[in-house]
Amino acid sequence: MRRMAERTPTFQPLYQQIRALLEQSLDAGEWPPGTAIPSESELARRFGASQGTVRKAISALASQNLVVRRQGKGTFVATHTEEATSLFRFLRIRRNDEENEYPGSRVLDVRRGKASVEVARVLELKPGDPILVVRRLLVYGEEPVVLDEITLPGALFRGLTKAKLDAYQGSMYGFFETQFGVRMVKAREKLRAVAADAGTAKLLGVKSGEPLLAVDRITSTYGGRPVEWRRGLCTTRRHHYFNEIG
Amino acid sequence: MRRMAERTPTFQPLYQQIRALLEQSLDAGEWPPGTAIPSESELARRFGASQGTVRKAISALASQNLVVRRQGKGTFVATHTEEATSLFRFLRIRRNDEENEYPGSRVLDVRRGKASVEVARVLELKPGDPILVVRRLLVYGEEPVVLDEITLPGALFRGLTKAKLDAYQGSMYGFFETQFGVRMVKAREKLRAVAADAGTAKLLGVKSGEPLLAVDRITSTYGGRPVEWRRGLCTTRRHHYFNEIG
DNA sequence: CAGTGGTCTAGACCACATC
DNA sequence: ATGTGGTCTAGACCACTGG
Repeated sequence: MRRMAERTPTFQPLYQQIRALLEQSLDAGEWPPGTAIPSESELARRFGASQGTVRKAISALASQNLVVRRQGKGTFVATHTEEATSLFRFLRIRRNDEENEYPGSRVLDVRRGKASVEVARVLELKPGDPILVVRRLLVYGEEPVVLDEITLPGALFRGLTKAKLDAYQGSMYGFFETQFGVRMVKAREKLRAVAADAGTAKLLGVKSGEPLLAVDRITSTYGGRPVEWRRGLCTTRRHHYFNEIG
Repeated sequence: MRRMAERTPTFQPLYQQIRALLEQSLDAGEWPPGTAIPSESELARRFGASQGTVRKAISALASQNLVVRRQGKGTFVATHTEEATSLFRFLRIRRNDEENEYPGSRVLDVRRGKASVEVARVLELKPGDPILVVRRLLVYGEEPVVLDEITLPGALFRGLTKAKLDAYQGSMYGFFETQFGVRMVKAREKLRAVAADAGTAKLLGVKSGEPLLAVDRITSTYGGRPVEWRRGLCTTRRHHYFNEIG
């Protein structure tokens, strides 16, 4: 690891290069989610840089929520299976009375299919590539609140079945991470208000035509590669979508 | 500026103390939005700390979007009157065709009133304190898309009139910042889907009962003090609310 | 106690903007 | 040429964790 040639138009500081290399290692699964990465001093030796430079690279990863630093213990690969805090990062629907309640997930069905032109564009596949479509309800207390339709590239989630989803305890992203080694890292969402169709209304226990929050999400893994397309329909009688602009 | 007594239970690192002092200076208007704050080396002298420590304090302010660093030029107090990038930070409604189009603002009316118990709670006032309520339309192209009802503490916005709002060129937060010295720094939003009532439907050019996106926002200035309560009703036929989860 | 990340310092040099 | 922020280093010491 040496500094880039001087005066190159594509100059990248050393700590950014190290950050990118570390992200590649995370992507390759060199250190699984939840485990510790090597200490700063060891990485400094490995990359031939000072500890301060490695620290800056790791800090960048931490601010991307790819790793979590814990003083006295080490730096750990972020995971969806712990971190109550990080769970609410991707779960934006809350009860109006502010309660920090985790919903349950009730899988309706898992279908296999082929990517339409639109799905292929979103998930960066070829039309006709195999896909999976999961439909599930998010249930707060006893109340169904969100109907999700989740489209996944078949190649990454080979062997996913409703039975396995039902058996897993924890969030769906925790399931993807532990069972398929696919870690969700970033998401872009578009929200709209729509009227409930008859089928959705019945599943959510609302009247047909009632306003629902439609949440379109494209979720990416390391390197910004899209690996999930999700459409959620949410009744907002006793719940809402929360966002913070910092 | 000296290090805190050792082993205090409320230990705060030096750079955090400096960060807090700088934020107080920003709050006090010592350096107005858009202007440069003193250089790192000068602040280091002023606080009796090393340049590296001051740099860390300023970096923290930059990641809060309170200041903007520009290599070779200096560090500038963030402002809503420039920064095309930062404008979209608080403006989440976009056209479906992704265009980066700024909407126009058409003020309907400005009313004076007294804080209800609910308004007082949200804006941390006493019930009965003077408030202002601005209603305005956001217009994309020729199309009205959002109806905003904006509640403000009267004490901070003395002298605000519809005429002055109409006269100002630029965003409303730019107006608040330049005319009243109130800079919006953070916002918490709750989104729901609701049915359009007759009056709203007419203003937005939709049918009564049509689903609308309801955006509730509480906006804060430095130190987290709430200074705006806003309720937006948005038609999402050709627009959507955008969010990124990083 | 040893090992981890966290803070703070001092200094050298680079990249960028302006004059 | 000068001044700004940005990078990188080396070293000392602090705070926290766990054996």
